[in-house]
Amino acid sequence: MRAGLTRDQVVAAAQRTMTERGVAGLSLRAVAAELGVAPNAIYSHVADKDALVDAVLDDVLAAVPEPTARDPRRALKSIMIDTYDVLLARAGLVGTYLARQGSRGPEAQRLGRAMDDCLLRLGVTGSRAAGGRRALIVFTIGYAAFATGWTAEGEQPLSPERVRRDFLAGLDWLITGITAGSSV
Amino acid sequence: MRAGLTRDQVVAAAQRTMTERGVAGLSLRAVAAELGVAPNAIYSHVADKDALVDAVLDDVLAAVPEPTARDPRRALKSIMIDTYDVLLARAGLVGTYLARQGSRGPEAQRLGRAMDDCLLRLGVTGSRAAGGRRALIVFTIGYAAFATGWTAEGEQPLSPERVRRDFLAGLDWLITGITAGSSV
DNA sequence: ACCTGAACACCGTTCAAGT
DNA sequence: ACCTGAACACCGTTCAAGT
Repeated sequence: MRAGLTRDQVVAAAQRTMTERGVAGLSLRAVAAELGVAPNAIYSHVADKDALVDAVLDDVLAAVPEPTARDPRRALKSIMIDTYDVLLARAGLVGTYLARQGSRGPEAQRLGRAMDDCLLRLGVTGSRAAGGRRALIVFTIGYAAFATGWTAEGEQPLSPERVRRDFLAGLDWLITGITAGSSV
Repeated sequence: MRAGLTRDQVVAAAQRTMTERGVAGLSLRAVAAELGVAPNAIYSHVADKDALVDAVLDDVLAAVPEPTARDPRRALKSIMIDTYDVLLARAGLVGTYLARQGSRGPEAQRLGRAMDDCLLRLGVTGSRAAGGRRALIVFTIGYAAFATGWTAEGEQPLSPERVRRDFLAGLDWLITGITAGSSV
């Protein structure tokens, strides 16, 4: 019997259950059940559970648009801000991005290239560009995690707008630091 | 039969297996086996697996010393740098800190109070202090994650010394930004 | 209060077999 | 190439029972 399953369908179903129930709630058997298929049918489209989770995470990043601003500093900021917003829309997944230290799939590489292009036009190259990109990604994903409900004991929860403003401020500090002393 | 088990012993055994085999490798049954005890004996000292993981993470932070510098800016930096180093020494755990967005146990609260004290002496109070503390923690844990082997595709791995220098630079950018415009 | 034995309801993954 | 049925070796957790 052939169910006509696609890898995309598997990833999409996994993303749905992951967004709803978190990573802990994701099981291959649950995904298979949602697709009306035997548990091990998943293995025809994906190597193992880890690969499926990676595919889901990278797929989410496809929603981050290419920057349109001509000014490289604004373009760089828009990449980070759009990533922040996309991650917030999938709050249940943010922790997993952090645990897996981001994604290294094709979508993540696409965004990495866009960031490098902005940094290059800002006069930042070589190891400084690599370090700067790292800092920006860490900061963006980390802040998205904060925004999804991380409040310390006895501390009143901040509004999403407030956290977003703090994120924007920190982003400016970082970009300023990264580009300080560069030629352009 | 009484095995004379202590909660501390359970947490210590869990920390050992977690450090060696990562979070995925941690199972209550493995911890119990290492202690020579029945699997469900763990439940006499810990509510469930999540509570055990939280206890392990918080326990690691006990190794971060109280800052000794009198200058609050230097004291703040030393807290973050010591945290970074402690996390690096337990590389297998860093991802879990990120996924759980840090720790909220007594040790984490101790460090949070020390950070607030430094920020207060730097003239940073209220929501700016809360936002600044958040940014510093996110950045520190995130960078520790980077240092434990996060290198992008086709990018040559950086030396630990190099990553640490980048971390220190980013830390300075953040602290400068947080304290900019404050009264002291 | 602390621990065991036994069981329940799950997992991810493999393997042979079918089409 | 894609999918199923059945099985293997695990899980976390609960419950009654023992001391």
